Amino acid sequence: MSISLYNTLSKKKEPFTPLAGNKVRMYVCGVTVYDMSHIGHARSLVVFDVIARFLRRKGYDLTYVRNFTDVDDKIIARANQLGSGYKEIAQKYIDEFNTDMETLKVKPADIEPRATEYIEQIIAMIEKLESKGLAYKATDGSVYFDVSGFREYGKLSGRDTEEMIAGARVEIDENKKNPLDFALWKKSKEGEPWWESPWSKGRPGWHIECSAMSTHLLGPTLDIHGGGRDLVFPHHENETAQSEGTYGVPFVRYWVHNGFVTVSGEKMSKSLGNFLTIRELVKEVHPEALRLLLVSHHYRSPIDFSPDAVQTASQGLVRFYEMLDRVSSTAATAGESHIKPLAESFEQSFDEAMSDDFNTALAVARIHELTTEINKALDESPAVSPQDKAALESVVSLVSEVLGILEEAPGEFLDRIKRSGIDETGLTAPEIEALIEERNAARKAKDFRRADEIRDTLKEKGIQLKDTPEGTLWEKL
RNA sequence: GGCGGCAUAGCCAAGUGGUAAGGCGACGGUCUGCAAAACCGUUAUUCACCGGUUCGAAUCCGGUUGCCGCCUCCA
Repeated sequence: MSISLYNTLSKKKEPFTPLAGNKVRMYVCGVTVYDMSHIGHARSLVVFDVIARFLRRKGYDLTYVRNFTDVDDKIIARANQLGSGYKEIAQKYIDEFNTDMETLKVKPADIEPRATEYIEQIIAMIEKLESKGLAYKATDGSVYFDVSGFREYGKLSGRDTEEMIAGARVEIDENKKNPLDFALWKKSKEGEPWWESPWSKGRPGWHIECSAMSTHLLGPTLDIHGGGRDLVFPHHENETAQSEGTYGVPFVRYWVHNGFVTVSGEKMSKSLGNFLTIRELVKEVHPEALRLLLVSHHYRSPIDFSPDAVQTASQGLVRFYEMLDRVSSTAATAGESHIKPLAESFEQSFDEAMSDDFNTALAVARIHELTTEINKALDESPAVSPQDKAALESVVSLVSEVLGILEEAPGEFLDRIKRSGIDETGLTAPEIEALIEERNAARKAKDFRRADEIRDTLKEKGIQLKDTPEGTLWEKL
């Protein structure tokens, strides 16, 4: 099944064909490291992580580059505020970012360049733009991109330069020839980090680092360039202008942008106090539940993050693991394979869903369908053949490889889930086990009043009992 | 003001021309001493509204209303 994907540039779904055979060059805008990463970052990172995983699974030879912006106004402001150096701040938050990515099982990109490591390439690119007449030095020593020299400016975000100038919201800066021009090189102020350049002691503008690093590492034309929707304008528009201005060839074949995350219906912001960091979130929510929540929506749709949504995702994850546990805890016996055909047709439909513009929401629905089908098959006949087990293992490896969920051993996962939060009940596991024993004794003696009393008491404290052929199980609600 | 997006059941959510996936919740049933879990069934004749194109529209076109994003740093 070949892949089709939605291209922001054409506003259409297009068949995916990389520039050079099997090789895919993908660049995604990473984070500016001045604070802890939040749920919005998590979404973008997970979306492109899944895209990268899927491309590899499909056999593409992928080179994935994701940058760190490690020098900019916000980092400098943060450093000044904390009385430390900008380098220390950047390094601290890169470390925190990496910790979060590990927790969320977001795989590292192949190359994770930092802006400050590519000052040389950035300067070289600005010089090329200057020599082509697309950049000019302002009186203060900063360098700006001359938007009037790039005819196609606005093609990605669908904007008309005339109208933008007419719109009063563009800032007026006397250093600029044209209000739309943007900084390629910023002369540094007193106390700010700086590098030597032909123009002034200064630092790179925000947009140029991505153009310089992506084209230096991947070549002048990228197959996929990704990022959050908010980056379309001005960041990606400016990157296009810089890169195409420099190299004269199309910069990006497929522009991919993920939708935003709101929190209980509101935009996340520090002033609203609804700023959810990944670090805080994973204290309450299993990382796989978080991933499941994110991939249960199409990557271009907005997601409203709420306690209810988290709850639903967690339940879904438990449902999958319980089905897997049913199979893995059954000893294989030779005989008819009734799970294998279900697993095989699942793999087909999962691939179809993912190949259609990375439709993870549909792919997740397929997992639900498979779960229902396998549960049903097991209700009809509990026997599991070695072929069934192997087929289901193949499903699990497909799903975990692409979506990054179902990577744990089902038994262990369920154990951990059912023990988590036990402290809130005021009971210990041995106390619960003792009560279960007492209840089972009462049941045996047909003293159902006492048995139900014990069950109700436990339920009040948040412990749910399940009587199964293998004995009584309990879990924290 | 400009540009763009979205509007599908109680809730979440797929679906870009062929007759409404999936999940959660609710209700009824099977199982169970009773529950829980699992399974079965029911829960949108209809996709914000009004027109149009078409044999056929949630899907395409025009208009209306509502919500959101971007236009300044932003995943």
